[in-house]
Amino acid sequence: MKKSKADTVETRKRIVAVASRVFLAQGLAATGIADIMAAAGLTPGGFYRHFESKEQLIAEANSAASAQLLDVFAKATAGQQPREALATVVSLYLDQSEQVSALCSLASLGSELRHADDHVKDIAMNGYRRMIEFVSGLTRLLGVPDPASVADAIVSTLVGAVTISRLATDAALAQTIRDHARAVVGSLAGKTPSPSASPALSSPCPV
Amino acid sequence: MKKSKADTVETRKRIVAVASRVFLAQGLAATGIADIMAAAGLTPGGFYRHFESKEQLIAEANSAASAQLLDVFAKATAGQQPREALATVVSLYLDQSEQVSALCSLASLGSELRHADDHVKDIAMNGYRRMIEFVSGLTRLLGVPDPASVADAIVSTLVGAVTISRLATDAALAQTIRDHARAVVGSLAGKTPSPSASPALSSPCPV
DNA sequence: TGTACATCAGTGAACGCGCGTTCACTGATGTAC
DNA sequence: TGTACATCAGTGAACGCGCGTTCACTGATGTAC
Repeated sequence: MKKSKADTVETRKRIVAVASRVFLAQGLAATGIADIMAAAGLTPGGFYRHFESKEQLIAEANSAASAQLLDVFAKATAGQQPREALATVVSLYLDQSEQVSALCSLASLGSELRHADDHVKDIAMNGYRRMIEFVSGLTRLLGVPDPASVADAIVSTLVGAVTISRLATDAALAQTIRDHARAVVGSLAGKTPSPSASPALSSPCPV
Repeated sequence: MKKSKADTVETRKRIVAVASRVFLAQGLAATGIADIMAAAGLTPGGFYRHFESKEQLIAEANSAASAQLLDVFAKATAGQQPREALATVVSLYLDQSEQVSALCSLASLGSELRHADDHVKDIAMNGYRRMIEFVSGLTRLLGVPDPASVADAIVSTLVGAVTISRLATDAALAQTIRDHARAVVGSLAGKTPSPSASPALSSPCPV
């Protein structure tokens, strides 16, 4: 039952798409080749017609996920001013519905990727680099001093907050962690200059 | 070859100590019972004289790690003023030598813990709670407005920065990510009021 | 205090299971003539 | 255009291996008398 060349290309894409969703949702070790193939409507044996190993699929799945994440950011912020765009990105990422953060390898697979091979780590860090380019583009436009540091810190905060909040069995606590991340990231960007970030602006001038 | 009661207690503690080190260093799934028992100088079979399951050991190992982490923080900051104490905690955590961050379940096992059972997650979040109590104690003393939000954000930033920087195969990039986290966390605490956090303090008063 | 016995920490082999990977096979596709 | 053949995507069973767990056994400890 050989398939046409178009079908073959289509099948490969489907496997990668399914894998990037399932790997990020369930973890790398916990997800079997058979799971992914079944989710793609196939049997395990066919996997090796498309990929050399599970590790290769992990690499491609991560690559696809980060491309999708950046695509969501780009489309959602199209035409927005920097301040609004940053708020959009932060809200999308911290949204409890997980539709967007489910695409982020760093938050979904962070500690597992640490033990992956260098190629996979490089792919994950390439996704990080693109995220930083996007965010630092905004912090630069906002005129924040040291926009590179702030961009790195914003992404670290988002990744950390989502990673931690996912461990909370108490949904309210999870929401609080995300809300606090949103508030402080907003103040870092000099949003509505919040008291915690620039107290001098919200109190009488001390000079 | 039954051992004395004191020996039995000692052995159990040794297994937990070894497990908390090895689990956090290598990951939960990647670490076998036999690995841990061997590292403790024992054979696999004896494990079940002390624990009901691997899951139970994971729970105790995480509990022990967070207790150790908080102990390091408490001892290192003893007698320090809040500002200095916060800087100490941040530096210890972000220190590239990993001696301290190796004790943090959130950074070392974050994405894996997400798929652990609720009991293990609760233990991890209990460690988080203690970390937050420690840090928010400092932000409160520092007079930072909304100290609870800032404490949550600081810990999210630290956890995120360490998680991400560990994926970098380029050591310089890893250091940069940690440095940026340190700088921005410092500004959040109103340290030397940095331009990015409170621009009004470093420029002529606008009023 | 001494003796006989029960307990149980630790051993090391074995069991079961799941998972990554391989393989012989099928049959539709694509190609050579 | 039609025919014969090679290709190869996909199947489904099997293989190997590692890992969590079990188990019969050992022999030092602790206890009952």
